Amino acid sequence: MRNSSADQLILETLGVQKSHLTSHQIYEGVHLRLPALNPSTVYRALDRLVSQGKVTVSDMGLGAAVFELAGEKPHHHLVCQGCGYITMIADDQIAPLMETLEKNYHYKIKTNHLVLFGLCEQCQQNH
Amino acid sequence: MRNSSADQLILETLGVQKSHLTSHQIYEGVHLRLPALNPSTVYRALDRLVSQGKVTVSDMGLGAAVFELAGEKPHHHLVCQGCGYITMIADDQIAPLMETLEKNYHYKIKTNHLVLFGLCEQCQQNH
DNA sequence: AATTATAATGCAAATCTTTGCAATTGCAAT
DNA sequence: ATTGCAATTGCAAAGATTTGCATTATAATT
Ligand SMILES: [Zn+2]
Ligand SMILES: [Zn+2]
Ligand SMILES: [Zn+2]
Ligand SMILES: [Zn+2]
Repeated sequence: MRNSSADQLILETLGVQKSHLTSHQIYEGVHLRLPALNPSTVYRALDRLVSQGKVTVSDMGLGAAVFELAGEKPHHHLVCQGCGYITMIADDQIAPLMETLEKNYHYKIKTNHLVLFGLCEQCQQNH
Repeated sequence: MRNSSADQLILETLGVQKSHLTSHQIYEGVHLRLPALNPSTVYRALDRLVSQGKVTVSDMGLGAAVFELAGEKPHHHLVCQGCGYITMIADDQIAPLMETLEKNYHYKIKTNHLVLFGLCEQCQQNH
């Protein structure tokens, strides 16, 4: 592993936008700043960053995976399948389960960006 | 929604193999039995089945999403990022958390096939 | 500074997936 | 049985992503 300019650009793009971006959105973002950068380089850099734990990747029901900067504190989400609204869940709501599973299965869990799908209060009423 | 032969074929393929299959593996499977079936039809049918809740789709770290028949009882998995081994987690290990979240966030959670990544006991020791 | 080893990148081809549109099919209502 | 509607499908084109291989860039070593 070495200092890669693609990695750096991607991390900056994710840091500025501070949101969940698809690989294609990320490619567009870095392409603005460095038009010569090849798509495959961006895709490979994303893979790298995810496996290094610097970036999270999740399916949030948008048809494509989304990437996000892995902050110091993990966080999680509820995604409403009715209206698409995304709710943030603090890690202390999830951490106890993870610890229980780690103990029961002798596992070290790395997942730090859980996404759960369902229906928000409003969308439950609207059937 | 109507009786679709593509849907039927896919459900049967998933039922026979009883495992996590990528969309491409599913396409290959149904293609054996109905070679004329178009790839786009298979992809669209899979979308349909997932949104109907008959099939689950998850990222299990294989580079492509995997599909599985949604059984009566939900189940979940731990996936080891070291050796790739997949452990099954019974729903009663997960259900309490879901219920807590449902109460706290006034949500009806639909996610029924959770996949958590980490390191198994052996792979933790192998650093 | 020169050498070496390895990681990162570009490029083109292959592969996979999505999309728009027209044709077909299944289903319900006459 | 016929009709009409809407869901499903096929087809071709566009788009997105992966892959193999040659080239370049980085960082450590001599
Ligand atoms: Zn997030
Ligand atoms: Zn909602
Ligand atoms: Zn499963
Ligand atoms: Zn392992």
